[in-house]
Amino acid sequence: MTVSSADEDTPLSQLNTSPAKLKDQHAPYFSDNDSDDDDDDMPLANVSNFAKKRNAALAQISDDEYEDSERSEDSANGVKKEEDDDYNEDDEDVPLSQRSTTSNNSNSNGTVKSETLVKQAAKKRKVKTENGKTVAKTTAKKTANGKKTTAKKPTAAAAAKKATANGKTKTKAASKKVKKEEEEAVKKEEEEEEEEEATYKWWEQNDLDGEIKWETLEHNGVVFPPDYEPLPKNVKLIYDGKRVTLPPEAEEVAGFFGAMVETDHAKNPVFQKNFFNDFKQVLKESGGCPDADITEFEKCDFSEMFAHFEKVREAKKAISPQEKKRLKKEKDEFEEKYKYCYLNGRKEQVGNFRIEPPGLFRGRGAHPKTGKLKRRVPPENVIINIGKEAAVPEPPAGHQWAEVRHDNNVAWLAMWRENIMNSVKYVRFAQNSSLKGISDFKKFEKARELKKYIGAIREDYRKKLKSELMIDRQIAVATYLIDVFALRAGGEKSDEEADTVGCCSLRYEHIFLKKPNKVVFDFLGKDSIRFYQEVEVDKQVFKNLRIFKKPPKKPGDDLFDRLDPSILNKYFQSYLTGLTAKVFRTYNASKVMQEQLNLIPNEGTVNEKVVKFNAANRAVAILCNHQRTVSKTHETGVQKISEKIEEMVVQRIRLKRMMCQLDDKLRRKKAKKEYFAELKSMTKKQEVDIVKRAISKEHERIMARFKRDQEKLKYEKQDSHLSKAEYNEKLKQLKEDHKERLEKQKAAGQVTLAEAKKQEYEIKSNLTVEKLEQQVEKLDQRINNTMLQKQDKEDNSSVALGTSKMNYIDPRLTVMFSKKFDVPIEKLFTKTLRDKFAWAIESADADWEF
DNA sequence: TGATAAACTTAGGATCGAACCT
DNA sequence: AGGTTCGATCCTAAGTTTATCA
Repeated sequence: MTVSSADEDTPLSQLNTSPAKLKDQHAPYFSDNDSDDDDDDMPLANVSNFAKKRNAALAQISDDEYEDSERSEDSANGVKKEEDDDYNEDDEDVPLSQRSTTSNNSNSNGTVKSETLVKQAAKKRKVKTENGKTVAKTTAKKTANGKKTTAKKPTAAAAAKKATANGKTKTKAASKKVKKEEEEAVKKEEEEEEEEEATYKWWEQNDLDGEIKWETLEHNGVVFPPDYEPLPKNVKLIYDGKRVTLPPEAEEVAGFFGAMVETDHAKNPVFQKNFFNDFKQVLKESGGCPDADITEFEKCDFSEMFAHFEKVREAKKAISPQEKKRLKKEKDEFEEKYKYCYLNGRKEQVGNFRIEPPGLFRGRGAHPKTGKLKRRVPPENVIINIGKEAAVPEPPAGHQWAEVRHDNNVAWLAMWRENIMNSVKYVRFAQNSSLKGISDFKKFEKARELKKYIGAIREDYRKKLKSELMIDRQIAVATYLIDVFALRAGGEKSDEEADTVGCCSLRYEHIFLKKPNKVVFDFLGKDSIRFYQEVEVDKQVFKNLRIFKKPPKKPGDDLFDRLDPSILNKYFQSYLTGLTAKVFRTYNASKVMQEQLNLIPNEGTVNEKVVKFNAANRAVAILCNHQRTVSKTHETGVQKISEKIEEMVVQRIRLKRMMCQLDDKLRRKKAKKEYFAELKSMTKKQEVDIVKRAISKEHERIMARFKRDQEKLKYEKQDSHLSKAEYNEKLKQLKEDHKERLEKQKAAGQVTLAEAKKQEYEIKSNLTVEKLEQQVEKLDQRINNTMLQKQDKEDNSSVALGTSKMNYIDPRLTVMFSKKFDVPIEKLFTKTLRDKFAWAIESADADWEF
């Protein structure tokens, strides 16, 4: 994180403190010792020199300028004027008069690229200045890292084969164990047979570049959702108290809503309005309702429909396991041909081969179009992309494809346009496909390349923070935010979408400034996930943010009024081709992961190591603001664990008391002071309450089981079930027992502390202090584990680890961890992820570094 | 060359199904 | 064995970036 330049106004430490702060509050695995391992041997001397020079020239005005801006904060100056005042005073290279009228006066260091930037910015708001900046052309050095290690690795299938062979030669003398291993190997091999056939180790190829995506492509098209089946006659929409019949087209739409009346969506007025408008439209298109003129949403009663769908759901659940299995098999067989395709002759998986079924659009957050009808997609709207030589899949009988295309520059098999946002949906290759793998690999290699430039980028933006050009300051601050807080680029959105923002689209109201350098971010990001952070930022960043918020800017206005992602990305490309805002997220995520993993000691059980790995993963997820809504069951789940811990603690206390009872000198031993301290940690009442609660829980379990067993016996018409009288008698008895036990505890709770101390336990004759000690030790272990479990649950309640594991953390880091720490990769990657990241699993070893 | 469309990645929630716990 | 819990997978929305076109 450290930037190597020394700048008196804004010391290095500033840049360091904020991320460190952020880290501290969230994750235990960040080190304070933020050692600098950034690569600073930048090939960008020109940039730096120029920036340095200009900065030196401007150094003394920049503070004044800040003061000016503070003083004139509530002045009635127009924005343009104000900014001219701020930035255009002292420029030895380009006179003010010229700057405000021409954009084409480059100095000796200027390049075309920077002019383009300025021009682009001018589009967003008139800004007429000149920006000189030299771009050092940097060749993307391709890292051949992966290849180095791959060759020596046998494939999984080959390994299995080898194991089999070994097994065979040894069988003679062999133990059952070997035989079993052999069987497993064979089985494994069989399982992987298909895979073997499909496995193409693209990562062992040299040439991954090239704009063409495939040479030949064969596939079987797409699967359409089943046609609509009208509801049974006894299920109707009730309108204004009357059961009405709808044309099937309209009934289907009503049914979509009817199925979700109990959800939050259905209670959302926007959703209701959008649904109802589209419903009325479909009703009109399909001939209207003969029984009533349906005009008011409030008069619609979907309860019959809802009940019907509930029933269907129950029925589905109730299907016998065998039947379920059969249906599943049937489905799989039907889908088999769609699931796979042939890319350059090799079998590869298709991802989403199903055309999305019609339904009500479930937009996230406050989406203006939520609830609108997402219409059924006819084959006539579907474009097929397939190899020239391949057989074109047949459209459903009586239908046509919209078009059949042979475009090998793209990586989709079919596409259609949806009617909500009028955007395009694609059928693509699966995550484990070579094309996806290649682009993943390239993504992470690009992020690793950024390592080499990040030092210079940071150095530059720290200087640019004081630039006399508004656009440069905005670029600098935006880059800072993207780099340090992992913000997304933040493209412009239409008002037909939810109002969410990223860096470039941040508005006045999304940040609050607190002197001297605190910033509170509060806005909705992608998927309307709230980004809330109170952080300290670089002083100059703070000053600039103040300037960006200066009147006449007001709520609703863009903070970065000169910026959009394309301007920013063009700037990034001047360092490294292909460098865009999102690369910073990948880079910082993987960097953090690497650092976190480096802090983990190689000790403890596999499970303990997995827990630590997850903690590192969590640090990354927090950096990326990956959240999930806390589940409804979370609170009770935590409560349950807490109770379990309490109960174990009480048990431990009692064991220790027994020890004292066996040997009453024990308690007074100095060395044991701490050991017995917890005997006083609870009041008698607390202890008794916990025990009573445990008793009650146990009682509930017993009762439930008894009742269930009886029900079952009765249902199976077994004679053994109790008669009504017997049943009640037994029930009564159970209740009595429970009551009695509670009473006993109550009595115990009423004794004074002094009395309690004297209270004696019944101790079995063979029980010794040593045995008790062992029990306590075991209990300690269990309590510890449970507490860890609880902590983990709490920490993860609102953090989603999956997204970063899937998209941001270089999988080779995970593989490195797996190998270095002897943690089976299965503990870290699910089956899906192992397939997706097969390239990483085979190419990284224990000392791989991001 | 700038606006827009297309193409591709990233994202959280719903649903499914296996493991776990009585 | 049955219910519950939890992780994995499915689904598709929502971003970013690149390509295209007037």
